[in-house]
Amino acid sequence: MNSRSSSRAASNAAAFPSSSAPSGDSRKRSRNPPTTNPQRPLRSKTKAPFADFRSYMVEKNRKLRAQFQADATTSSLGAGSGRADSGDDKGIFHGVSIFVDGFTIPSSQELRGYMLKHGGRFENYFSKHTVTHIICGNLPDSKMRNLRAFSHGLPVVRPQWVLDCLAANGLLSCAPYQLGGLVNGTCKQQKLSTYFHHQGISSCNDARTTVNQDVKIDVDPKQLVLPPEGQCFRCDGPSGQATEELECMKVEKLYGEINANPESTDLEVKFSVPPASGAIPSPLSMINKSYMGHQKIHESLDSSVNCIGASNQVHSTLTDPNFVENYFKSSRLHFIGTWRNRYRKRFSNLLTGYKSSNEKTNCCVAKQKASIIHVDMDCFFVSVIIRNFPDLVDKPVAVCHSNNPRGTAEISSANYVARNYGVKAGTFVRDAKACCPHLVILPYDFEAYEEVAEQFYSILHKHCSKVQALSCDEAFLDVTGCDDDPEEIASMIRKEIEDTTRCTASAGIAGNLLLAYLATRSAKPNGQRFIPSEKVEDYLKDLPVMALPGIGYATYEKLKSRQIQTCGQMYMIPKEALQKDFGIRIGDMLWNYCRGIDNRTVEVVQERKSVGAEVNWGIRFNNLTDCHHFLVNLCKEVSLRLQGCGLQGRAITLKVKKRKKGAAKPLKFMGCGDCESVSRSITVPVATDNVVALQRIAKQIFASFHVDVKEVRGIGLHMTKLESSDISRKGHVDNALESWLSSSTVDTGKKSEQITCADKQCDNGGLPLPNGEPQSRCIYGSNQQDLGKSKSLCDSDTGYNCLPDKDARCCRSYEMRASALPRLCDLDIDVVKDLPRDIVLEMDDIYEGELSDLIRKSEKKGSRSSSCSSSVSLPNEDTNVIDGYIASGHVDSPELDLGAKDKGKLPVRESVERTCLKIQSHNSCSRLNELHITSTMGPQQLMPASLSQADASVLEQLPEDVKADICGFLPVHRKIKVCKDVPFGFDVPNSVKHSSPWYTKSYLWLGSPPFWVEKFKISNSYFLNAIAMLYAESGKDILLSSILQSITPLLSSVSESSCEEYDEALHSLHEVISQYIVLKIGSDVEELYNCFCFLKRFSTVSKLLLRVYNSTLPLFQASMSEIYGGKLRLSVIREKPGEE
DNA sequence: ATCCTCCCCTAC
DNA sequence: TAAGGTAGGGGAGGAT
Ligand SMILES: Nc1ccn([C@H]2C[C@H](O)[C@@H](COP(=O)(O)OP(=O)(O)OP(=O)(O)O)O2)c(=O)n1
Ligand SMILES: [Mg+2]
Ligand SMILES: [Mg+2]
Repeated sequence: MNSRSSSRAASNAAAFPSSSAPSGDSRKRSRNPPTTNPQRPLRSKTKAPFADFRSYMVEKNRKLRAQFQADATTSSLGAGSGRADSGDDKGIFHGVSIFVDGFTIPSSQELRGYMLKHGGRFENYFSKHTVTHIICGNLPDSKMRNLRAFSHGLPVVRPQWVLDCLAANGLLSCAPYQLGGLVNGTCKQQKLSTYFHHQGISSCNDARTTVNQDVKIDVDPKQLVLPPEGQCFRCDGPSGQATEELECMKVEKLYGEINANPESTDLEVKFSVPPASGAIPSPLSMINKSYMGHQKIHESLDSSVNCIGASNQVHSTLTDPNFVENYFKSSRLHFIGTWRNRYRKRFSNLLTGYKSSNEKTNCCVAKQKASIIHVDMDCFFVSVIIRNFPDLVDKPVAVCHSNNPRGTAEISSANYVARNYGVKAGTFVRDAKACCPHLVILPYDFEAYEEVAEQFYSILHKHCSKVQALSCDEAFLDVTGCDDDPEEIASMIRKEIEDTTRCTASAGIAGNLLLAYLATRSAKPNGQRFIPSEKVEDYLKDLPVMALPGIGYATYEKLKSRQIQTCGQMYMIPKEALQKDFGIRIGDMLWNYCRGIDNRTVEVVQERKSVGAEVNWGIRFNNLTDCHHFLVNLCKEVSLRLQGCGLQGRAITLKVKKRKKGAAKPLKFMGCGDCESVSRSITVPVATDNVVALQRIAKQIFASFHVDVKEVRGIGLHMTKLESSDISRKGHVDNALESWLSSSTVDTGKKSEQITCADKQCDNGGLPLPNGEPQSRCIYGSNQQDLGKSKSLCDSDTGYNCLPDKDARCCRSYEMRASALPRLCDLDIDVVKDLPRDIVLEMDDIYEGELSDLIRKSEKKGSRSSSCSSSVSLPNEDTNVIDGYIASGHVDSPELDLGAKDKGKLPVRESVERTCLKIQSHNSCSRLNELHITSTMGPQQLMPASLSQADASVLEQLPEDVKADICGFLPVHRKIKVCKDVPFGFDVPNSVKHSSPWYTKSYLWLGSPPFWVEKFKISNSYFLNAIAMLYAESGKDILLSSILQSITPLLSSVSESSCEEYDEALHSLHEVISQYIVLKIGSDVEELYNCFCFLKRFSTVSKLLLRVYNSTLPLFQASMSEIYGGKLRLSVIREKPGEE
């Protein structure tokens, strides 16, 4: 709506200069008429302050719970199989689920840790359904009252309770620790008057000198479509002349606290009434308290013990180490952007059974004309809040974070009175105040929006089974074939919505989605409208093109430049012309829409194609460390979201907004301003939700942008190429498969720990804290406390990084599990039949018995379903490369252990290996195709092109022999470049990093031909000589796997070699392959896998190759684990006695 | 032709 | 002060 609002202006007579429209600060138009009117801030709040945004995030809770459990798993792994608690198997806090409100000592992270260790749960967001105890250090009086009201009787307990329970090693009664007496009657809380005073002053001072001269009322072509028919606008409540006393009482009642401070009396409540008239505190004060006040209040209360010293300003990455989370808590766009996901979960039961319905609907359509209803709540965010202010219904009201008449906070929603003044979503509050000096600003209440949306959809689903959710306040219903009259259905629905929610909705009824949508627009507010097909042409004739969905500011401008402003005008343009100017699809859409044609159908379920998180506000960095810290948090966010919906992705896209050269200060406070944005994606061969993998890749991409971190204004991370996080392997069936597989190997706890260590480094951005820099420069981990905190974060992070929670995956809905398996037709039935019976049964369960049907059929017919054939030449025994991958994220899988103690079981393992491979063949094929593409992008982007980018000073510190090696191989013309001090951005797995920089581990692969070729040529080993020759003959850039594939004829030379030559060959091949792993692990796992398959194949004829295989496999697997969170089904080969 | 990546545009 | 997100559609242009 932002960009659109500018064009709305343009569409009106009062258009602002078009030059300012796509102004640098593109997200926002640049018009900013200042204005005034002393606006007495109202003080208000409708709900418990502590609950604010948190409780609505049911989904997030669930995700976090999953993480928590993963943490718990990790920690119990770390502590052996047992737990810290004595006696009680389930832990001290079994059954306890805490929510930590605000600042506490110990910190919420520590409390989380205690819960984790001792069987309890930790909720990141409050929900009366999941939380058993609210842990709270201290609270101001008013908050306490609200807290009581909304804590649903849950005990609000001081953190000491947790500590004492731990000390007592048992669950103590929380009664003595309950908060209540503690804060009652104290006057410690911040006086609201302070806030009001500020507001009052700024409004009063801000005189009217500059007012109005260019304040224009925009008429929104998307809003005022046509004169509405049959709409009825109702004005509830007393007729606008409410007395101040009344208002005061109301507010007092609502908030249970009224500030008697005389200062507050200068606050204006009644907009149209002069300042003296009223004393209603601003609702904004509640924003201050409930959304951002927490920290301040706690800090002032706990200043004596507060060692963190966090800044009061928690509104940028400069000051808030937890910015991602805090920002999202208050972001309206985040709320509406993530709403759909919560809806999916909340109504998943009702969304099942509806497949993407094209054919189905088409049959219906063929039979009879479709009947579509579009329902949309009227000025949703305002309506919900205004329920508590009945006297404001006929006043101009908007929802906004700020009431500052000079501020750049955005209006989220404005009621229809305010809209008449030109106030609308996206307007800066200062512009809104300029347009409408009496505008009343109300605060957000996300929890209430969530609640009303739920009621809204419950009603819709009650009346109609085909509901497509468009947003939290808007849906399409397909009532085709319903007996009742669509208009009556709409009417009933609207009535029930109003009765239930005390908010009004409008509805449009028509023959397709487009017309229903448009009808709603002209019915608003609180009306409904039916557009019969014979009226369509009339309706569209003069409709501004901007009113059509899909036509926003840019398209509008483009059309305008072609003299097309109404649908009637567009009607005259041939389809071909539109397609030429706007592209095939968009041209087609334009042509159809201006005729009222819309072939879309109501889709109850929509498959998700991407998952991402983005922040473009408050982003300011002073150093790379802070930037990395932010990136890490963003990765955590995305990882959690992926896990929360059971998805993993293979393509990771990083988007960075960078201040444009010469760009002015952003129009919007802490905004991104005029930016150029870059994005780059990397596709990995294995879908992942692993936070470590994400972090590594995100950092790599970020480095490849070579941006000055001080110029960064926005960062986004998105996952695409999504796959279900494959329950067949990781959850349900996987449990059986996995345990069957693991029976042949031993536990890998040790390895997990190793990875844990690596992660800790990673969480610090993989960098040591800058020693030379003043500590204050780096806001994260800059003092003891923070270090401690970040360590505990690390611990818990690794938990969920490495051990995705199986329970969370198992509890996903049935259809998700089903879709996680390959399609039935892609199964190789012969292979399935070879599986252990319990596994087949489990699979059959998921396929609802169809699998056993298929098996029976195949036994009758002897037929096989086809499986994909690989396009790659691969070793025979592994028909499909990717199939070798096991689920990412499974550190606890057996593959990592290279001890291979159960040697006797190897053949069994191999058969299983192959069996599993074929089961996965469907997925694998599609992946294979892409692998070839992605492997071409390979490491070039990630690696320095040559040693020229290596840091000479680091080079200097290399062991002498390594240095000699490198320099010996360097062509003369490159030797100079080595000294160039250019940083690089490739991050090598910690497990392979050890002490030396990465390039000492892959220098053999630098150059063309790679240095190892030269080395092999001059080697004493004939075998190595031959390999070098082979490489030379094969041409440039041949893959190592191709060389290995053709290596057998050369093997004869090995048997004739001396001991020294043999050792040299072994050592050299080990080095070359090790470095190849380092080089390729981030870009071409398939190639590495191929190499190992060939080594494995030829290990039967060459002990040398067997040893090379065994000696390099650990590095490969460890690197796989670290980067992709999983290992390959490759294991060490037992060396049989015998001579080479 | 058909895929890909990197954008831009749109909606709430 | 203030919380400019999220996801889908699609076009341009390059690679195959
Ligand atoms: N730029 C925007 C657009 C919308 N919203 C939020 C506030 C709205 O209340 C809600 C629903 O969006 P609508 O487009 O349905 O707008 P309203 O419901 O507010 O008004 P209308 O009566 O036109 O539907 O989404 C927002 O915060 N910012
Ligand atoms: Mg609405
Ligand atoms: Mg809406």
